[in-house]
Amino acid sequence: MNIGTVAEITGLSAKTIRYYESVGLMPQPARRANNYRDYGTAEVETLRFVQRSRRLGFSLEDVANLLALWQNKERSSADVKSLALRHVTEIERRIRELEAMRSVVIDLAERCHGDDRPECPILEGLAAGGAPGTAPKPRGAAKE
Amino acid sequence: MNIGTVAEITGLSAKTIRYYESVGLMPQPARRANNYRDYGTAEVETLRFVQRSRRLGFSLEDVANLLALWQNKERSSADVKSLALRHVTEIERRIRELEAMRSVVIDLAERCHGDDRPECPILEGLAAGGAPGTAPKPRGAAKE
DNA sequence: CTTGACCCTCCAGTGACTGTAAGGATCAGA
DNA sequence: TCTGATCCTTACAGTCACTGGAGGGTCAAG
Repeated sequence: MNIGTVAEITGLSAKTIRYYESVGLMPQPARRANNYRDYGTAEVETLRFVQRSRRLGFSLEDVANLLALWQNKERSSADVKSLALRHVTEIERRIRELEAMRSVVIDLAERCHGDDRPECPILEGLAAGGAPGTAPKPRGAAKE
Repeated sequence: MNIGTVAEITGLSAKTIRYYESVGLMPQPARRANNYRDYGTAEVETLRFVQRSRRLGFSLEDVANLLALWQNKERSSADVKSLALRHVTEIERRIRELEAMRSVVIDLAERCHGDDRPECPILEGLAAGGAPGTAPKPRGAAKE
């Protein structure tokens, strides 16, 4: 199978598939006489595994570990589960981070008229992090 | 004021401050006789503005636009508000994306025993999106 | 025989920094 | 005055996970 076919099947671009190969995530596929990559069903399944893992937000490093566990029949499922739960923790951290940003930006935006006048609590909030017109208080003494 | 002092005040690293300058986000500060950058309170305030905007997740491009609006006394607050609301929309998109990932990964993890046996619904889910041992069904006909 | 769709490799760019190297400047203490 | 610590400077490489493009080779159809 040519790379284009594999790309179509897996939903990955040919470029991405070559990239995965270049970083050692995938074993090098066989080559035909014309130097084209020649994929079989095993490679396609591996790539599907990678694609699904990536869609769930696992890093390529995590994916490499998951692949290794997948191919290791001696694995213990505890290792897989702990990797997955660490990922959940990280996802939740990012969600909380984004939610905190969201609430601050919404707060600022709600206080902004959003008309053709220049007064804008959003800019004031970004400038001072406090009440409008408040001069910022540096933590250290300002030198020179 | 030296860059180190400014870094301390703003919470940005000296490196980051130089980086902002190099990408044209900040005007070039004055230089002393020894070629050290020399910052005044205006620059510090600008950097605090940038830092707060970044903490709220605005891209550097957005920050540049916010800075321009901040410095333009003829601005209309509607422009600022629309930028902020676009950002909120983007944050919410990312939150939804992460929540979708989270729920799938948690689902898989919950079905995994997490002991020393190799059976693992997480890996099975990543491999097939279906039942264990099921061959994936390519969308197109598999070409050699 | 030409056209267009593939395929190949290699290099550069993305965003927003961070790390490192190699050097010059400044300052406090011995 | 020397020494060492700490600052500052520039310049380039690395991060992550690709993506784009240049400049070619290959292949099937018309």
